[in-house]
Amino acid sequence: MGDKATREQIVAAADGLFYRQGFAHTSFTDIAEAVRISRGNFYYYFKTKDEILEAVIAGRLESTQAMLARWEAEGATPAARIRSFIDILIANKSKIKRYGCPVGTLTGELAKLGHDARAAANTLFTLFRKWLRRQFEIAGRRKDADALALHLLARSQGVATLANALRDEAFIRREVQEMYDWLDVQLAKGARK
Amino acid sequence: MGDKATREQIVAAADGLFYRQGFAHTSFTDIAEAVRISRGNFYYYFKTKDEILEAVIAGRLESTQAMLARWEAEGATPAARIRSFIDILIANKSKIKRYGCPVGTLTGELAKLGHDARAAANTLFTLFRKWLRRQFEIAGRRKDADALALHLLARSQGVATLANALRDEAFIRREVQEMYDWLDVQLAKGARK
DNA sequence: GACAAACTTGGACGGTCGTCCTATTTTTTT
DNA sequence: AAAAAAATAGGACGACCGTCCAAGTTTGTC
Repeated sequence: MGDKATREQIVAAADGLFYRQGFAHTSFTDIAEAVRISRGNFYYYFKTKDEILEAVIAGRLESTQAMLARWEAEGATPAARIRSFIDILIANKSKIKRYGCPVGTLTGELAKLGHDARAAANTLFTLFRKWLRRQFEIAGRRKDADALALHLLARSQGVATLANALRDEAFIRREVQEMYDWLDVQLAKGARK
Repeated sequence: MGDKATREQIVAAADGLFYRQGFAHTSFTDIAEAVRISRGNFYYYFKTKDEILEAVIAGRLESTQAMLARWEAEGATPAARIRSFIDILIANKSKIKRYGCPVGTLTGELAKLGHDARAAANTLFTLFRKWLRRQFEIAGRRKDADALALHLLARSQGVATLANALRDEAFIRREVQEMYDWLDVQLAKGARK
């Protein structure tokens, strides 16, 4: 099996485990069992646990950029594109209920650990921030596009955090609807100018 | 020194360390050094690490209830009382920037660990939820008081998460202002009815 | 001052962790 | 088929963890 890149399998397994269990709480043994590989074999691909983390973050950056590019291509208007962002909450609602937001929980954990990779993880936020900012700029909210982007990011983070604590799907749907409404209001203001 | 309750000192030190470093990443040795007590002495007060966590959560529940009671007594109107809640983001902005929200980060960590105390930690959220709900009810939003309470909780969680990642105080102030504005609109709707 | 209770100490115990090494197997190249 | 390279296996290592215990010290009581 798996003649395709053991390294990629390791990163994929680590990614999932870091998300579900957290970085610190995931051991080499956990990842080894998930990939069905001997524990010692890791050293061939990654010399330290931090290197795996770096690879996981790099992978997430890549797939996030790909996702943003897809939204960019598929959404006809900035409104539709921003709605794609909001929709992640719905699309991933089961996982969010159980594990929270992958970005928010990782940056939060790394902040508490005082880990060097905190900065790298934060660039994930930056990716969304800049992309959303540009959408708001296109929609005519040039002056406060960045504030609007951060506001939306914060809203989705809050929904994820609370949904994780409460395990409440109805709450997610309600908040998503409110974000839609908020978006309409904001974009109407942009068009009016 | 410290003839006053070694146990309380332990809980206080553990509380701070759990907040700043996370529960799992805080060891008995860490707490022992903070309280300046021998490592083995813990066993006299707490048989397991989980017992310390329970005590920390119980302590937080108590102090949170006291805080809510204070807001209740000091705020003349539901608007003023809810504003007290929003103001925590300003009052604790330095700590939030560095460590996030104590409630949100703890429940998030315990969720990832699959820890039994997750339910206990969640009651902290419930405390705020019910208190806020009652304020909205008094303000005339009886039907959707709970949804409004959760919305505000989510907003503050999102601000805390993003402020922690970005380490941006201006962002906190901007979002707090928007929450004030949002609150005015909601309470105006309540009064109109 | 004797005695019991409350409290404190420092270290031992098994277990798990990240790291690292060497031997073996598999794959590729010639 | 032989030689070289890539990949894998399994275990040893030191460190740290939570837990636990058997002594010691302090405090309170009569």
